[in-house]
Amino acid sequence: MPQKRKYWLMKSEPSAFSLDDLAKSPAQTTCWDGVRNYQARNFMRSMTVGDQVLFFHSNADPPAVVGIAEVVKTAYADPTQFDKKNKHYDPDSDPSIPRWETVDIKYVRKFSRSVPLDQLRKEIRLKGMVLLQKGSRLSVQPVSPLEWGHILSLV
DNA sequence: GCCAACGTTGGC
DNA sequence: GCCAACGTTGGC
Repeated sequence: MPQKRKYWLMKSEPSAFSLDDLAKSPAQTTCWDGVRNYQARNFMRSMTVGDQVLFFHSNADPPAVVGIAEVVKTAYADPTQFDKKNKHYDPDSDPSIPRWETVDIKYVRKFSRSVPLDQLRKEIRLKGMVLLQKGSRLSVQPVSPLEWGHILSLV
């Protein structure tokens, strides 16, 4: 039984990995590794192939939703947790029960006009967005179908 | 660069 | 189980 497509938002600092970087990646696909937050991991675990992702540039000027990606591979063990040289190495993660997971996402498109954070804040329909809640730092978060539709109407 | 908000760690 | 200390995130 095909599952219904779901919507998400993922944050990335463009100085580290931008949407353009994704577009230039082999097969325009990348492994979304390095996530070390349980809530974010759990959201990735619930993703299915075909889920749509808003690509958000954080720590950017301005912070903004810049385009769309999609999930092309469901959650699997994040290899960086076992790599001693990796910044995200986790010595406490047991390879037989990996603690951290990742998904693969693929570039879909870049908006001709990105939607800056302050514009999102002005939209009454988006008041409930996880992204806009005070102190919200989740780097992987759900987006409701209504929020998704409304954001796409802004680009 | 500042700093508020958050998540995690570890002593007790 | 509490909570202070610490490290990180990310807007500004």
